[in-house]
Amino acid sequence: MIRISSRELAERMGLTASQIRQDLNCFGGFGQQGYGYNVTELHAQIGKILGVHAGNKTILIGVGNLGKAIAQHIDFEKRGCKLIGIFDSNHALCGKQIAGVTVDPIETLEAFCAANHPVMAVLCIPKTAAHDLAHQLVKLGVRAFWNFSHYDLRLEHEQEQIIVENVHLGDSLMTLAYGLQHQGDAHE
Amino acid sequence: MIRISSRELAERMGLTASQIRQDLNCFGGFGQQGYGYNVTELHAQIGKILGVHAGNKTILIGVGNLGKAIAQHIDFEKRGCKLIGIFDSNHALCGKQIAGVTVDPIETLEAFCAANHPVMAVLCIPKTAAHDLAHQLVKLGVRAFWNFSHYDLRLEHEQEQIIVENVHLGDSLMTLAYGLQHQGDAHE
DNA sequence: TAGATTGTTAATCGATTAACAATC
DNA sequence: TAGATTGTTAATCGATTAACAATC
Repeated sequence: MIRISSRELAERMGLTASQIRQDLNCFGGFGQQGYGYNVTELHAQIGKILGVHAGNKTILIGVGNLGKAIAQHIDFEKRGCKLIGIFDSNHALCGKQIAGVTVDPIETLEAFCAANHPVMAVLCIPKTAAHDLAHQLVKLGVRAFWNFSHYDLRLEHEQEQIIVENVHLGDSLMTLAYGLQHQGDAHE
Repeated sequence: MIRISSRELAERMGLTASQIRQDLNCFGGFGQQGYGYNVTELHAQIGKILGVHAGNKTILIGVGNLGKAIAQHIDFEKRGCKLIGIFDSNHALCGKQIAGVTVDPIETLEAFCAANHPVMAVLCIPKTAAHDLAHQLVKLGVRAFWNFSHYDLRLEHEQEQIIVENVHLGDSLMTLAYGLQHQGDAHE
């Protein structure tokens, strides 16, 4: 496929054509009147906007079931990130390779950050540990957090902005439970 | 803690007091003027609205890294769901116990559904398999989907509404990559 | 040129916020 | 009763949709 119209994009994504055109225009005029959008170029432009080639240095902390699954299941490179370190407090897990990265003891975290300057951290640790560890990581220069602990992180820094994505999978599941309970309620 | 005001709830959740009061009021007058909300009662009411005690019968399909992590990491009971079956097409995995449930071969899915009538399915399978399997499950009576495949499900049914939560973890990671790229841009 | 489809402005809609009377 | 805080309405804001002139 060479080109695509805002109408077809809208259909595929479940949005309106207006929304597609207006949103894309916030970032620049990627289309051409009477023609539509060149798929290859649009894809490249959106990739550039999102920063999918930035290779942001990323570390992952906590290699329980979830941490291991995230490390192996997510294509970090494709999303603009590069997994350069994995840490766990359980020394029995250290030394193992996960997604091509060796698990290191949490005690080496500080030295690792000083040497490698990761900008992003994936937190797959219990909620009790999340707050303190996150604040420590901010001090070590981490500027973005992908937080899978159940603790809702809100981080501050004097100079720079800290970005947090709190992932609450349980909420997503509860949304379904709510939907099932209210299936057949009016106005649906 | 016995009681809480809309103002304090708002602070804790990063919302406004107005929003808390208006939203809660959509479901009923749980508060009392001059007093606030009784925490115990509010918690119970919200639980009832969400349906966290419904015990919706749930099956999980696909026991790769992610499927295994979801099964073990998520407290289904707490979110109104009960994991009653796990299936995989890889027979080497069948017979194993995960989260207290035995993994069964995918070939037994149809008979299982006929016998046990699950209403929810967790899809931890490749995107190529998601569409067809989901449609099959709809025919077998499943009404809610928690979809971790990268395929965006949109399901229809003549009589009943089908509910879908498409979880795209990659999007969440890209949001962070975008944020890092545009840190320091104006108006922040 | 005629047809198609964008970029962009104006109109609509819904959600958030502010305000305040009701009332515990 | 006085103070506090809800329930609820009105005002504001932003996002979505519709419309259309620009233009490829």
